[in-house]
This record gives sequence, C-alpha cells and structure tokens, in this order.
Amino acid sequence: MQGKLVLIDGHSILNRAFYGVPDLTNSEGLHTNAVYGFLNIMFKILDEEKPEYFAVAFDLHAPTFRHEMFAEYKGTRKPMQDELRQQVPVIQELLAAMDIPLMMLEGYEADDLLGTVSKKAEADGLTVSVISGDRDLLQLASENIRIRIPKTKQGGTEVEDYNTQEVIAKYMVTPAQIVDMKALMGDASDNIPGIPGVGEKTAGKIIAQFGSIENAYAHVDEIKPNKAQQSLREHYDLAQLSKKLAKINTESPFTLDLEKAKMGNLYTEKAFEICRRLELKSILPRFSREQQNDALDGARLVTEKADAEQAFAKLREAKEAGFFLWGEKQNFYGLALAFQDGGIYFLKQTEELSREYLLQEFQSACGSAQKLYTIDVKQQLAFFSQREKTIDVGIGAYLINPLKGQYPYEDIAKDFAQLLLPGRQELIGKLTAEQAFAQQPEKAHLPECCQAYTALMSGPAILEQLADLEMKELYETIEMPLAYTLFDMEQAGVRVNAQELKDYGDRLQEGITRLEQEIYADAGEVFNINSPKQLGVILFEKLRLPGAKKTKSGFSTAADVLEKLAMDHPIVAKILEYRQLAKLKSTYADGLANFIAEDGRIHGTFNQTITATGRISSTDPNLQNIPIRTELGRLLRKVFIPKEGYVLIDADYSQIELRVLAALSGDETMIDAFAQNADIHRMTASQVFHVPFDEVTPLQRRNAKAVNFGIVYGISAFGLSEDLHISVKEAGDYIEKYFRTYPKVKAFLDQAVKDAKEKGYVSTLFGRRRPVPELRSGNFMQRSFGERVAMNSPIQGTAADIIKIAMIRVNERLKRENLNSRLILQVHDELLVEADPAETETVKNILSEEMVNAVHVRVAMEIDMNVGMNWYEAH
DNA sequence: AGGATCACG
DNA sequence: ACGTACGTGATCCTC
Repeated sequence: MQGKLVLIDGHSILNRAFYGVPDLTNSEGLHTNAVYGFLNIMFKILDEEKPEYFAVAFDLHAPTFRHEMFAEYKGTRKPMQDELRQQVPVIQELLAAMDIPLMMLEGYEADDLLGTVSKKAEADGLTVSVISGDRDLLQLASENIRIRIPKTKQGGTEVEDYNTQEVIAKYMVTPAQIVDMKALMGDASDNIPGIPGVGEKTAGKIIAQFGSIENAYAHVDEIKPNKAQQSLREHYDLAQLSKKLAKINTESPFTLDLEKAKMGNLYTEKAFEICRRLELKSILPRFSREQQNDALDGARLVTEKADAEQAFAKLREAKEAGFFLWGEKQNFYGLALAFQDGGIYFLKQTEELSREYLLQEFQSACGSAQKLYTIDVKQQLAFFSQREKTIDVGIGAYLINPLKGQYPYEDIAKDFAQLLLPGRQELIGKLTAEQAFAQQPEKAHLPECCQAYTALMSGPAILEQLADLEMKELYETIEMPLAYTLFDMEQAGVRVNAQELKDYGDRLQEGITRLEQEIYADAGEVFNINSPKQLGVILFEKLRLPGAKKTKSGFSTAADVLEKLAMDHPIVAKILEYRQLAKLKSTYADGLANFIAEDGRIHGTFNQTITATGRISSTDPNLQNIPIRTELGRLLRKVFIPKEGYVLIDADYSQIELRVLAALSGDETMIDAFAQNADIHRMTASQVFHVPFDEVTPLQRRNAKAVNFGIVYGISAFGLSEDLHISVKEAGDYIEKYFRTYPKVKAFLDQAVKDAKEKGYVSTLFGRRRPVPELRSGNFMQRSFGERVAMNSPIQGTAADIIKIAMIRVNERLKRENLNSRLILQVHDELLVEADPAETETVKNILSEEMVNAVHVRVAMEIDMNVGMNWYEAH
C-alpha cells in the first residue's frame, strides 16, 4: 500500500492552541480560541501535506491525565481549565462533521492509539506524520514516521519535524531510547516523575553512553556525575515506574479503518454551520473556496452586442430577475443580470456596449418583469430610475435582523438561499474596480454577478419572511421609498462656505497653539496632549492630582473626570479647552473641508441598514453630529449655507420621543401634559413634585428633565444618580415619584421588558423589530442592558419611523409640486430644506403638514421651524 | 484593530 | 454582589 497518513494528537494540539491563541468568544459567550488555533494548525498541515488519509486521536475521557492511577505524582499538574475543557466536545463535533475519524478507545490513551496506528501503517507501507506538542511521541519516529511539533511563533506557526536522524541530532539518542531518557529526566506535563536531580542534559548523556536504563543500572558505578549516580541508586523504583509510564503502547487493540480515514471533502454543510455558530470568521472563507457554488462557473462576461442582446431578450421574457448596476460616482462599469434558469451575465461597458446603450436597454427590458431583485438600490440609482418592481434584499435582510450592521451578499446568500458564495475579498482581494479589470480581467466581474445572483436567489425568501414577521408594509411603505429619498438627499448635498470654514479652522489653530504652550509650561515638559496615556501620567503622577480613575489601559482623562479637577490645577481647564478646540479643528474644520466637492457642496452618505433601532446614520462625513451644544462649536453651523439666492428652512420635532412614549403608553396624565403644549420638563416637575407650574424651581425642572431622559433610555437608579450627581437612593425616589405620577408609563415599560423576554424581540408602532438576545444572557450586566434596550428601542424606533414617513412625504411633495426647494438633511428629529425664497411659505406648510401628520396618535406631534441664511440661524 | 474620547439626537 | 444610562461616527493613539 502506498500513500501518506496524517494523525493529530487531539488534546495535545488543542492544548497548545488554547495557550497560544488569545481568548476568543462568540456572541453566545462560548470560548473558541482553542478550536480556532487547532483548525489553523490542522489546515496548515493538511494544505502542506495533502495526505491520502487523516485521523485525529483523543483520550476517551477528557481531560485524561496520563496515568491517573499514579495519583501521587499528579502534584505538579494544573487542572484543565474550564475554558479549555468546554472546547473539547466542540472540536470533536466539528471534526465529526467533517467526516474525520476520531480515534478513541476505552482504557487507552491517545498516545497509545497514535503509536499503534502509526506502526501498523508503517508496516503496511504508508508514510506517517504525527502532529503533537508532546515530545514523548518522539519515540515513535522512524524513517517513515515523522513526528511534527508545531510551535506558535510570531507571525504564524512553525513546525519542527523529527524522523530518526533529527531525533539523534537533537538528543543524541535514538527514538527508541527517548523512552529511557524521558524516564530519567521526567516530564511534569506528562506526569512522569523521573529521577530527582536528573535533567535533559544528564539524561541524554547517560542514555547516549549506556543505551538504556537497564544497562545504566548494570554499570551504575560508572555513571557521572556523582550526584546523578547517587540519585539513580536511591530511586531505582522510580526509574522503572517512569519507564513504564513513558513507554507508548504500540500494540493496543485499536485499528484505524483506512476507508473512513480517506481524505474527502472537509467543508461540509454541517461543519460550516458549526464554524458559523462559533463565529470563526477567518475559517469561513475556506468553506466558500472549497464548496464554491458552481453556479458562478456559468457567469458569462459579455462584451459583444449580439450576446448583450441575447441577455436583454432573456430579461424581457423573465418574470423575475436579479440585477446589479456596477459603478461608483460617475463611472459606470457594467450590469450584472441573474435569471431563474441559472443564467448569470455581466454586461461590461465597452466601446461596443456603451453606457447609454446598456442602461437604456436595461430600462426598457425591465418592462414586463414583475419583480427585480437587487442589493443596495440606493447605490445604483445614479444609473437608473426604475422603481416599482425593485426589491432591495439588503434592506429586507436588515429589517429581518437589524443587529448585524453589515449585509454583504455572501451573508445574505447563506442566510436566505443556503448558498455558499465566495466573498468579494475572496474573489478579487482588495482591488478597486479599475485594478481588478486591469489585473484580473476574468474575475473582476464575479462579485457583481454574485450580487445579482444573491438578490434573485434570496429575494423570495426574504419577502416571505418579511410577510411572516408582519413587516411587509413597513418594508413597502417606509423603507423602500426611503431609499429613494436618501438618494435624492445625497445627490442634493449641502453647500458649505469653504473660505469661512478655513477661517474658522485658522482661528481654532491660534487657540490650540496658545494652549499647547501654556499646557507645556504648566506641566514642565512637552508631551502629546492628545495621548490619554501620556496625559494621565502628567496629571496623576507628575502633578499628583487626586481622584485618579482607572480605564483598561491606565488613568481616565475623560471630560467628566477632568471637570472635577479643574479647581485643583490651572492646567486642567486648559486641557479641557485644548481638547474642545482640537476636536473642532480635526474632526470638523479639517474633516469637513476634505469632503467639499467641486460643486462647493458636501454629499455625505446616509446609511439605512446600520442601526439596531431603525434610525438612519450618516457617514463620510457624519452630518448628524455637527456641534451645537457649545457656542464655539455652534458657530461652525454658519458655514452651512443655502445655494445662491436660496434660504435654509429647518424644522424639528418637539420632544418626539416623550410624545411617542405618552402615545404608546396611553398615560392620560402625560397625554394631558402634552395637550397643554407647555414646557414638558417644567410640567413634569410640577406634576411629580406637586407644585404649581409657575413655582417649579430650576433645580426641580432639571431633575425632571433628567428623569424624562432616563425613562427614554431605559431607566435605572444608577444611571440617573450618575447623571444628576446624587445618591442612588435619591435617584430611586425620583423614579418612584415619576412612576406614581405616570403609572401607565411604568406599566408600558414593564410590559416591554416582559414581551421582550417572552418573544425575544420588541417592536415599534409600525412593526419594526429589534431582537434583544441580551435578555437571555446569564450575565447580570448584559441582562440589564437588554432590559434597557427593550424599554428604549420601541420609543427611539417609533420616532425614527415617524420622521422617515415625514421625510418621504416632504421630499415627494417638493418634487411633485414642481418646487425648486429640496430636502437636504435629516438629523433624527430634524429636517433641513434648501428653499427657494419664493417658496418659503409653501415649504413651511409642507414641512409642517407632513411632519405633524406623519402619524396620528393620542398625542399631537409638534414642530419648531426657522428660516435662516445658514444652519446656525435656521436652528 | 481596538480603545479612549467626544461630537450629535 | 454585580456596575450602565439609549442610538450613532470620526479622530487620534497604541499595540
């Protein structure tokens, strides 16, 4: 028989991986570092050796300590850590799922099975590699049996290989003599006592000289050095016992069924599922590579008109298809199409297939289709305008699980179509479109083919799930229309006065330079003020300021900590001011300037599939966190201006989250409070503290306001006490008084937590869901977090739904009524319109009507509105 | 890549 | 006893 057999010493490698890989856990809290490290070593070996046969040996009872019966020698061994122990069944389950035989036998240890199987295999003519971290196994080494010991080094694993020659070279003894040597020197990790006072060097010399323990004892008076000779004489019994312990039994009654050990496909569906559950992200690509769906093989790269016409003809006849228009900014690269018969096409833009031809043909060929699936339609709207039939499966996947944050096509394909597709990175690496076409012309189009294919294959399942989860209406009437609204807003952008922005930055820089010098002078040295680490050392060690608080990596220098120190040293106030200026300069003055496009406007990105609650988010740049709370920061808003001859109209909901809370809870007292349309925090203070509205003190109002906020965030006495700088008990009193005033608010919040615990999710007024897996955690902190989330999400989410409805309607009306004014920004409870002054009254009416009427509940939604020549004035 | 900090609602 | 307010994103520093 010919071929190669690879055997892994399961516990040994798992153990090595456990200590070599930093702690990893998946989101269920399962430790995965040993499994992860094991797989890396295993794949490295298998990739390298490509064996015909493969198996993994385990002790049957984990953790089995070698020779437990000699309990008196167990002293030095640490018990197996629980984090490691729990990973043993996991790796075994995973290996079994890969159809890899597990060698285990009652009464025998993994070593014995490895010895037995490798000797037998060698006798049968196979070449054997045994992978272990245990040098005991070196006794098995021969011409055809190689012992491979992985070492975790910086930058990867290296493997030390031992056949007969390597053993002799390293230890000066033959593999067979390893047993004798081990018996003399002992092995704490393997529970072999050895002879006291005899280490590796002495043991090696003795065995090299005498050949065996027996012969050494026969010539015991020749043994050098004297100390060792003495010890040997005294511990003859130990030597014998140790040899017995060290000797691997190569004649156990175990046989490996080579048929079953034959290497097959390791990358099974079941194994994939396990790795996914374990969240072994860097392992997963192996599955798609190995199990790559062959549908992609049929993806055709079309560059000629005749073929393109054929593809369009197919689209004309198709009821359903997947598509993806590939381009960025103004550049268009081509169009991917996927059909139900499995056909996938990429129509590349060429001289023959012009952009105009492709896009026009695409639009017209869509005519008879009923459903057109794609991923991230907003990104493609620069190239087409077809709407009614378009289904964005990315948005659907987000609604079904808004916790993921990212929805790459390979995840969608996996979750909704049970398809394992290679990811973009897998296919073309980190190349840009141009680079990919230049360097990998045969593969460049494949990621886009996957997008279209995934959309088509996952679309029906996603629609079905949306219907099952009662989110079809949310999807159709809010989220899909919103994608088009957001596209319009991005296209419109917001005009920025670049010169004023630069001047603003220059002014900041002056202050920064001045403060830097003063801070260095106060500190008595120059250091990096931006480094919390260095700053912490200066403040709390050099200047010995009190109240040092810890973070993971040193002293906390957060603003709330420093504020308490402001009285103690003049440097503190300067640092706080420096921080403020540095922030404004780097993030806003310099940061925003980088985003001003040629048209003098900033075209940011609004993300629709990021937040867990249903809000949108803003990036590149973030236009939802432009300063307002301090006057210096607020001045920045003067650089946000309308286009020539226009004005800005800003409208924001007044207390939308509290109004939503009043409506959702149905609390009459709170509803009445809003009906009176007075200062809600003052009203709350009046009701909670039983004082006339006009006699509410500023402190009472402040406290009431903090409780109102706390309620929306998912109240806790601890959180409130932190915020108000009062005791937990006092905070608890406020909360209790609040709940007595608004009993239905309490009932509502309790019910939200109860529902979340029972159903696993909470919902908004419009059916948007947020799963709350934290509530099932055994960890108090996580569970408490889950409770707050359960209370907050329906409120924040419903408010998000409402303003989304308003945005869509405002945008539609501005366009439908042929106005020149445009919606340009949304900041959670605020809309900003760039308005033609001639349309001011019309726009104000539209904003008012659509925002107020977006929802009709027992509490009216009120707005504040302002017109100005910049954002500072308008808000 | 991740933590600390801080900007917004 | 446990130890945080909810939701985001950008920048800088450190490893």
